[in-house]
Amino acid sequence: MVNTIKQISPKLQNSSHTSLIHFLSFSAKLFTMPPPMASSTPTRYYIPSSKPSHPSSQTPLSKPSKPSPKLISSSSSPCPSPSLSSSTSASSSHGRSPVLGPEFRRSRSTRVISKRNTTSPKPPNLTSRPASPASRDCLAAITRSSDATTVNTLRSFHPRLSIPEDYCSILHELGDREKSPFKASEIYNFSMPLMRNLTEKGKLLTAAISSFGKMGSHDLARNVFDKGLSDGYGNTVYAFSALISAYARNGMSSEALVVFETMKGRGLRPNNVSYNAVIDACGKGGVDPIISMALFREMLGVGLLPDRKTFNSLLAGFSRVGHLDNARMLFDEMIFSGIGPDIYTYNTFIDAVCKCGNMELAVQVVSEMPAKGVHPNVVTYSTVIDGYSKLGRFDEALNLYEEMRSRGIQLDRVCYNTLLSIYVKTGKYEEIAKVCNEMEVMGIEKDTVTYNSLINGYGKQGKFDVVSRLIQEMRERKVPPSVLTYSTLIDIYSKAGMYGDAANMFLEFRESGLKADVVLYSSFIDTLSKNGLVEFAVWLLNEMVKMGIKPNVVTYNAVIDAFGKSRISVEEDGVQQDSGDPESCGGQIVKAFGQLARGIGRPVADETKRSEELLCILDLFQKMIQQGVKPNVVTFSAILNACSRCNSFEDAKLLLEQLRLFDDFVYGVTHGLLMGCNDVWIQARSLFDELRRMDQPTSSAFYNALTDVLWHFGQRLGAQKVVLEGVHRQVWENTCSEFSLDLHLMSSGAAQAMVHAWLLSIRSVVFAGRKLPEFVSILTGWGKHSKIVGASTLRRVIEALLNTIGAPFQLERYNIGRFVSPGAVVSAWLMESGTINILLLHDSRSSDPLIPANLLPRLQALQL
DNA sequence: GTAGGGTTAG
Repeated sequence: MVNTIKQISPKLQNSSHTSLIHFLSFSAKLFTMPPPMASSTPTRYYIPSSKPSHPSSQTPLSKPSKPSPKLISSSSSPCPSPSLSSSTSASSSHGRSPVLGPEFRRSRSTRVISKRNTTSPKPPNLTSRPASPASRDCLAAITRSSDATTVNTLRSFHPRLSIPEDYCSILHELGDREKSPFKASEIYNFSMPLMRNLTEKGKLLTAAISSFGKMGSHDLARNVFDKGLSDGYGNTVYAFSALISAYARNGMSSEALVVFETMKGRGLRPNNVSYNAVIDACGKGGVDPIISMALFREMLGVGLLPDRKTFNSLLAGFSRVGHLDNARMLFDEMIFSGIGPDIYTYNTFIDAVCKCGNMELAVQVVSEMPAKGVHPNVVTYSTVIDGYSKLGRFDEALNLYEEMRSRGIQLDRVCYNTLLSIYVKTGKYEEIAKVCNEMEVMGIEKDTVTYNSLINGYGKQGKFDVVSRLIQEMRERKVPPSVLTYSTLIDIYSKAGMYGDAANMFLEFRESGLKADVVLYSSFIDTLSKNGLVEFAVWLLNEMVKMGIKPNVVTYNAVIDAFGKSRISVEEDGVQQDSGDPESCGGQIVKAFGQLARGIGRPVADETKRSEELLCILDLFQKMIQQGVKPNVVTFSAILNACSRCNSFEDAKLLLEQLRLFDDFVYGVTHGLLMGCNDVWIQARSLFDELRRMDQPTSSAFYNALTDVLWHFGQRLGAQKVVLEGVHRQVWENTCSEFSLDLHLMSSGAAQAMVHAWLLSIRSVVFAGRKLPEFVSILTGWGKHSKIVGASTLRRVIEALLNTIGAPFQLERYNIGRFVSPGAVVSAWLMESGTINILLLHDSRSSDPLIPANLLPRLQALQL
């Protein structure tokens, strides 16, 4: 058996392009074979998995109720049998090509993958460590009282505590409850001398490593581990496994892998816990799941039986990178192999489904849980609520929250934070206050996440007095700020143009000793980009790489957005020398804030410079790919916006042609539309369909950018068709009623194309003999959604358009964001013989056969 | 030794 594996393995290694699915199905086959140790006693564990489907998957699907999906039907009748395999494959896009990856749809979370969850206390672990009454009392006394009394408490309990069990148990439990490692250190130092031999010392060591790991103090875990090794009681599978797990919790996958290899080098044989921990570390650290699968195979090869935790960790790895198909295969594999999914399995899988934006499937999976004897808990609900919230479907999210309440499920801190983030996003301040009160009443203290969320919400609304109060409260309650607290503060101050405050916050951050991360730098880069300091933005991008901070897709998108916006800086001293040194880089950042505070300089007018900038995007795009950062739909929008800012059609065309080499589908469609190829529309529609599962701001940004570039380069009919596709897919909220047009969420190109389409549709109403209402109106807003508040760019563009085409609209006297016209006046204008030709749009480049002129107005009006 | 929440691009 082992030989078989050795024979097959090299083949796999050689074919570097082996798809994950093949890899997985290979492993699945492997999994169906008994491992060497168990070959004589085959268990039901190894059921062949090559059957097409298991019986229950043939049951018809239950359709989730539409307007307010309930996770669990309130009727007592049994839920329809699970049908996950059939339902997921039905909703995936197999067989259609080309298909966009989850990255392009921006469905992956861009958050740092590793995330500690040190703040919500877990329920005590009753199954594995039955604590003695004395150790329970001692633990309670220690957690209740101050740091300084820990040793005294231990002394008083000492006669009643067993060695080593009670001391180990106290350490373990403390890891679940405390954030600060101080008490754990005190306990460890007090009790180590009490241990009577190397075995007892080793047990205490393992407990300490585990405890420190849970608190996020991986460095302390490492210190005691090293001491244990040198003192002769650390060379155990337990200590090594505990250290791997400590690294896993902190997202330090490479360290975990090194420790894992080291233990093998020292002649220790990793057990199930070791493998599970290292696989878990890979998942949390964002390591390619191919590595986790290799470890899984290795585990089988040495005769270890994977258990539920192994599968759950593997599943989490696939879920995190958005490989929903592989996650599903693993999920099915679990069922086949007799390891039933548990609440962790379901919650992990549901999270993966939510992250792909497939809420209908998520709701369905939840509804199938009770039939499997697994009941949705607060985590399940929080996951689905957050899934809706991320798509901007706040009503559905809040409905679920009500459902959870009515089912008597207690909210915990994470759930409260999820709820708060919804109210923050929707700006419901009374509700925020209510939730905060309720948390107090329930004895759930605000943590760093809560404060970050609140600071962000109030900061975005410009309520800086509240922000200051929150910062004060954090200090008073000793809630430690994280890098994110500082990034958030620096970002909201920068966006509000309060560069002095931003600079001060940055200085405070540097004194805090926290490590800068990709979010902090991306936020700086965004500020620089938005203000036209392009060279500085690119410089900072290079600096962060030198300092070992890996840019992500957000960072690149922010830089790309800068191209074509460059301005001559006030000081004219250009970009600084290269350094890679945090100190001098920090100095430059402070200097940049100073410059921004003094004014942003004048735009670079030179057209050749703009063209050069456009082609820089290509370099950046290549760099992204090289670094393994996958461009997404926002990248696409940013590139198109840069094209719209450039006047050279040739350069834009060249750029798109080059980008087609990376992604022929997405950039091919754009290129085709720009060139006026009629054939490309079939592909274009399938692209629009693929992008359905985006949140509204992202999808409207996509349609806005695409229409803008087409309009900008004279493809006005094409632009109009794209806008109408968007309207059909309800990309913009309440865009269009018959006699009132709302353009305030549209870009200038989209809005102009839309005005033409709307007027044509009114024209057909008039020609059908219907009377127009007293007034018809066009709403542009007055700059609320513009990047520069009050700039009213859209209003001015529409005003100019209406003047050019001679449409008889006037600005309303008391609402400068609204153009109106008496129905009769518009009607008369539309009846004029020349109007139709003004309203019809044309492409400057076209491969279309000529459509008879008298057919065009009807065709265009029909599309609305 | 396993699950959910907060930040940055649009």
